[in-house]
Amino acid sequence: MTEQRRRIVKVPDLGYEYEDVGPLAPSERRNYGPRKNLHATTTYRVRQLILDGELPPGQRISEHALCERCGVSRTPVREALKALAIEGLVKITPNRGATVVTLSPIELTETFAVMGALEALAGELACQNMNDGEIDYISELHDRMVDHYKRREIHEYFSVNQRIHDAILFGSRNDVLGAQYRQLAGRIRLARYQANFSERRWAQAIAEHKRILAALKKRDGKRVARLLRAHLNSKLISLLDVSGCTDS
Amino acid sequence: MTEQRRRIVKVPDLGYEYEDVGPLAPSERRNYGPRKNLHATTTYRVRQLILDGELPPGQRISEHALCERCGVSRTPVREALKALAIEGLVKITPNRGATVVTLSPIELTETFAVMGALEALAGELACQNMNDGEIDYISELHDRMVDHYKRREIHEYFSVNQRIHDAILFGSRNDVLGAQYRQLAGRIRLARYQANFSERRWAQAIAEHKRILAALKKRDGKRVARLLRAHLNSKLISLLDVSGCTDS
DNA sequence: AATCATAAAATTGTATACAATTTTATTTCA
DNA sequence: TGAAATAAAATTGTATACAATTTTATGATT
Repeated sequence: MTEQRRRIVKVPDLGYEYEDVGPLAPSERRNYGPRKNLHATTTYRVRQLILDGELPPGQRISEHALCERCGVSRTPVREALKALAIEGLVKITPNRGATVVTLSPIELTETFAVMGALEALAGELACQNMNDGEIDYISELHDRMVDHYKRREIHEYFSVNQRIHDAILFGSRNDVLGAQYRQLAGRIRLARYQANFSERRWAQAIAEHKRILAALKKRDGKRVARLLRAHLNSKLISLLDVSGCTDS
Repeated sequence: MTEQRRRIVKVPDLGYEYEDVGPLAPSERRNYGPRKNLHATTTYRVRQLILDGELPPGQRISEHALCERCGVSRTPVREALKALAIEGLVKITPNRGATVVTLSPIELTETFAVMGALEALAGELACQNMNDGEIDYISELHDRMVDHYKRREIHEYFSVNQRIHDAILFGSRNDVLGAQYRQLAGRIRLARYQANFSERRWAQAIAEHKRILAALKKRDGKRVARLLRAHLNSKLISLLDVSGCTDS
């Protein structure tokens, strides 16, 4: 590698000089085109890859591999990784790249404590701000969730469960709260793949949800707050035990 | 602009061809050197610029101007802006650049509600987890803060006040909580520059702090939580009134 | 063969070229 | 003159070149 190196040279008022090559063959064309906000798209896609478990916790993320997978250059990929690092889904070590975050039991416990406070606030505010239609809607969702529980349809159960929590969050009429909550919720979803599943825990979650709904109908904000906090706490306990978890 | 364009051409197994220019003059040297994590440094510096009010809320941030100011290229600047956007200090509009966030009264109110929940949790946990030395230390800080109040040394007052809140946060022994809190605290500091200052509010803040300290000494977690929440609330009220604010 | 030193490859960090947009300046026509 | 059309400039978005590191592979020495 001792041969003469070659460089671009800057020419005043003319920009830069290159070898003249005429029109490019299609295979040499760069990947330009109408703007589609690649970095946002990429951030979204990588987030999904992580939350769906395709990139499991602890996994190293090679920029190059992600570029291939998403069909974009390194620039948007790097911006996406940086964004996800702030969100707490990815950990970046200088000069050594990015890995999917693994939450230690301590971090998991800490996160749940914060989540508890946020969800309690959401419940309290929701009791004040939701209209009757919203409560009816949540009640409906609850019934459907119980049906899925009875039929042991776990995937559908999870889905409806999340919609209930989303509805409470929406009912709180506080977007900042929603954003903070969802951020932490993403991190917790990471842990789900480490945990198992238990019939007993599932039944417990259903019982807790029943109490929460009842308090919600009475618009007893303080009680909803307390129950939600307890609900999260029992979820944490089941996550920390190897025995397993159900509720989201 | 109809003249023939010139390009780089790719040569198999050889990389790229450039005009051969020999060694570069010093003025043409690129700004390379030992690694110092420019993007992290830049993020930090821009954050400070915003929090110190040098880039006021609503101000448009030109990438080019920031590059000049920080002496780096656009890459780290863009990464910094993206990171600050996630943090909520900056708002990025596609193809139209970044501006410093301005919090509307609604957003401010929402943020304070979340802050209240977080700080209440911090107080509660701190009562459980702090050792006696830490409480003594906070007590000391409190006395110093009161001194600054009596001498009307507002800058020093602010500084000590923040250290008290930091000590409580540390006492909670929950890093996730600390991170979330500080993130929101940054956004609130933005609003400070819109608000004024009132003697009455200052006195009120001191009185509230006195009660908080007393409850802290008794390790009455629930009461500390309630007082901190109320403290934040009265701060919000003073922020929303044009009349002004003091406490941080 | 095991260990250390060295070289090559892979990977990350930064700068800058070119593309696409938006903003500003200029010209044209009523 | 003023509004619309057009061109130029400025700004943002993406890709890629080169620099600096880290990781892996290779070779020398014992």
